Amino acid sequence: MEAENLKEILFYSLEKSIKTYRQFAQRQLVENGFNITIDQWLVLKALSDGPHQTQHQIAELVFKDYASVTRIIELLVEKQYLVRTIHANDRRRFNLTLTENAVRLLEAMQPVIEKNRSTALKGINEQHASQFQHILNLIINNCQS
Amino acid sequence: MEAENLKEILFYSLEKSIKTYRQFAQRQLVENGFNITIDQWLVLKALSDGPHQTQHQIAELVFKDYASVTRIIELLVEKQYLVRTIHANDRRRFNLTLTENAVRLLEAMQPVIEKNRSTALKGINEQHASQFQHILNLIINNCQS
DNA sequence: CAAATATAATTGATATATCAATATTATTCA
DNA sequence: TGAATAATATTGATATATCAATTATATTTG
Repeated sequence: MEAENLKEILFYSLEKSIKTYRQFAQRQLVENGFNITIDQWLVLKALSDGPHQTQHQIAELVFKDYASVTRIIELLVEKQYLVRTIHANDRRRFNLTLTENAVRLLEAMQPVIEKNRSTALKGINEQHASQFQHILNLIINNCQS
Repeated sequence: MEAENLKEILFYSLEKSIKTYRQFAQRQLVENGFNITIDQWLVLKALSDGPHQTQHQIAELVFKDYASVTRIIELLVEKQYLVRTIHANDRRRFNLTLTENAVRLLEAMQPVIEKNRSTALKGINEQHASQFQHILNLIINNCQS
């Protein structure tokens, strides 16, 4: 009974924490004048860190559906943060290149992103954080096997 | 540098864990022949636990937008798991009543739901779970203030 | 080489998230 | 009481998640 209740609360809190963090982070972006969603930022950041990835690889990296990545990239092209050109050797693929605009945007956003993380983790030391991390990884592994 | 990286990984894992769990849990429902989403289940469960709630209260309880709850309830009415009638004293509200079908469904689902949680938490003892819970609550509070 | 298979990406349909605007009914208070 | 305000819920628009089907191109293999 007790344990069952604990498990309920655990996933309840897990869901609540990530939602609360996302809402908080998105609100901070808006308040700092950035007109971009967290998910769009994730894709830009992934491309900034590893420029020559396929959309498939990006999707894996950010845990998104391929369809979602396609649509997010469409929006980023519209917003002139990305340029798509056909890949020279493989005509199924695209080269995705960040525009100057995007590079500047990422730089400008970085301090806000870091502040968001610090705020969210206030009062949590490194030892607790790595304990926490460990349990997250256990859950991930348990759900993948 | 080290700490910054840890923070990155932490939210990354947090996002990955809840997504992985949700996908796992939803897949188990499908495999067991239940034609209902996790979110629809959440709303049914909330109503089962507390029958006389407004849609507003349900939304708060399950961390959903009011608009989302409206639409989820529409679907549950279509699927004949809920009946909506106008509230006697307050014509802005609705009474939401679970059908027999829904009661049976919830009962039939319960073992699967509990198994999902146990599987996901395999190898995590109560002490670690409550440590984990504590950190989740810290994050939630940090993002709400 | 040609057919079969695999890979990369898109598209359509449905569900949910979020924000803003709106409609309806209740409550408050001047 | 009547006007202002609050509460309850819906609707529309846009973004994302998920699944299934499709298109186009590459690669493998008989």
